[in-house]
Amino acid sequence: MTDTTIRTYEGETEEEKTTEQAGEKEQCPECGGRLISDTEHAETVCDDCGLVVEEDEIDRGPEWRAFDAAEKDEKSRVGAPTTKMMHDQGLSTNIGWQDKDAYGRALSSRQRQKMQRLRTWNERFRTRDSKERNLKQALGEIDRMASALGLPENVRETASVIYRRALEEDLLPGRSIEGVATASLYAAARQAGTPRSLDEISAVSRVEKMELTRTYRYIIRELGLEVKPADPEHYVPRFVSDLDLSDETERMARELLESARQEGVHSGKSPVGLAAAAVYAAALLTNEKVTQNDVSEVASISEVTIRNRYKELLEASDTAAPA
DNA sequence: ATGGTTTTTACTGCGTC
DNA sequence: GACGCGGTAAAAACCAT
Repeated sequence: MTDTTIRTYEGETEEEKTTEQAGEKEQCPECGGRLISDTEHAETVCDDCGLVVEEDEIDRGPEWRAFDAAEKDEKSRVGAPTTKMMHDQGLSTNIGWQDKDAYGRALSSRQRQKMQRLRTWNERFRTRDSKERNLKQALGEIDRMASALGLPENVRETASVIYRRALEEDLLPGRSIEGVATASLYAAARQAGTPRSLDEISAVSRVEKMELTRTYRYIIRELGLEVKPADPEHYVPRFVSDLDLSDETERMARELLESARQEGVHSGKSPVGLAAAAVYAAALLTNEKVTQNDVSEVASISEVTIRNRYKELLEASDTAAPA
């Protein structure tokens, strides 16, 4: 009995959605009657004349059967998505701060007191040991820095994973939470191909650059993370948009970097400098006005470096593709 | 710790608006 | 005259040994 109630429940929600979305459009081509999706037989049939409109549709219902509520709980695999961005992957209980019940009604004062107590204990339980608390703080920090730098969510996720691993491998003792969190973010950004320079990172972090580089190296080494040397091309789009330059210029800059790579001008030079120079040179070639000073500011690189690099870039592009 | 390389700082001269 | 640009020398920072 319970079997059928559960199944129909699942089915009904499905049906409600489909009829709600498609609404009036879903009419029988024969008689204009209402269409009913029969999940049992994977068909869509007309309510009036019985015409089968669609067959072999995907059954979105569960493939298991449950015979009572407990069993359903056990077999059901749905739930909120887990995320590495929360210290407990988002699996812990959350008690809302508003004193409202599930229907939005205000709670009685007795209930309110009870909920307050529950909140207190839930919070204590959730951040039980030091590692949990540590993680909580670090993830908060990562989140703050990431949004300050305009880094996408996947980078934060990666950073969180790196931090979590560092914590598991007992890499923390002797190092500040801040430092490791910052280093994780730095590594994540580079791995994701949206690198931020050390300067930019340390600008939003409370950690000194020296400590940052030190912990960064340490983390990379201990966790065996593979981080390829930053590709100058990855900086280009950001510089271009910061300077309000055209797509044409961006394409040009990439070409310059490409030919530079072929000529082997790369090695040893700072990728940021190379990127900045490429953008400047490209702007020059496309007759858009940017000063070396402008570029040096958005790239936080000295003008001298830009000058030196962009001469090399132009030479390289001449020999690579004499135009 | 040291030496070699790269980047930065600071300063100068040239041409243009 | 201010500004953008190019060059240079010395200092600082960085990296590998």
